[in-house]
Amino acid sequence: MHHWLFKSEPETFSIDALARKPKQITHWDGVRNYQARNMLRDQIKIGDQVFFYHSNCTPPGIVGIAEVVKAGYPDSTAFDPESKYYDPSSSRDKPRWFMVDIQLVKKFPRIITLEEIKNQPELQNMQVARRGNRLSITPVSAKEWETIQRLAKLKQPL
DNA sequence: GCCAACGTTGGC
DNA sequence: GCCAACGTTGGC
Repeated sequence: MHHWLFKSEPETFSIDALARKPKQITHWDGVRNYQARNMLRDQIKIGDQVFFYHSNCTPPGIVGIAEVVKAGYPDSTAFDPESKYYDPSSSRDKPRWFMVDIQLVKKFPRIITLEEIKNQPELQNMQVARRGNRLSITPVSAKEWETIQRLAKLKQPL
């Protein structure tokens, strides 16, 4: 079992929007970056755990946990000319883009902000904390996963 | 709103 | 295959 961090802009799709979905499940569609695509297609499996991260907002940070309930399959928004994620170079025969389905596990009682992550010595190497990181999907180590969960149980940021 | 970092595109 | 130009991401 592996751990991941998925970024989402809350104005586009927040953890509360996920909570309102039927069965609290959503397609993680619209990823149009090859590195992230490869993870969606090849590495992210059913049962993997995901930190839900709010980006491009104040403050950015991890707001909860979701679980992968369906492994990589072709992203159908790429086939839809009406979609803003439409990509004519992706076909059903040869799909270029992939998505997974995730289900909400829980929303944290408080946000673990990017600032708090950066201040935590054990989390110095988290990819999301690295300067210039733009990947919307990144792997999280088991140790990082546990550290974040421990922080989430504290009432106050450290 | 600014801008650094980074990915993609396309001319050559 | 190089690399300048351009577009996007996302923290601040």
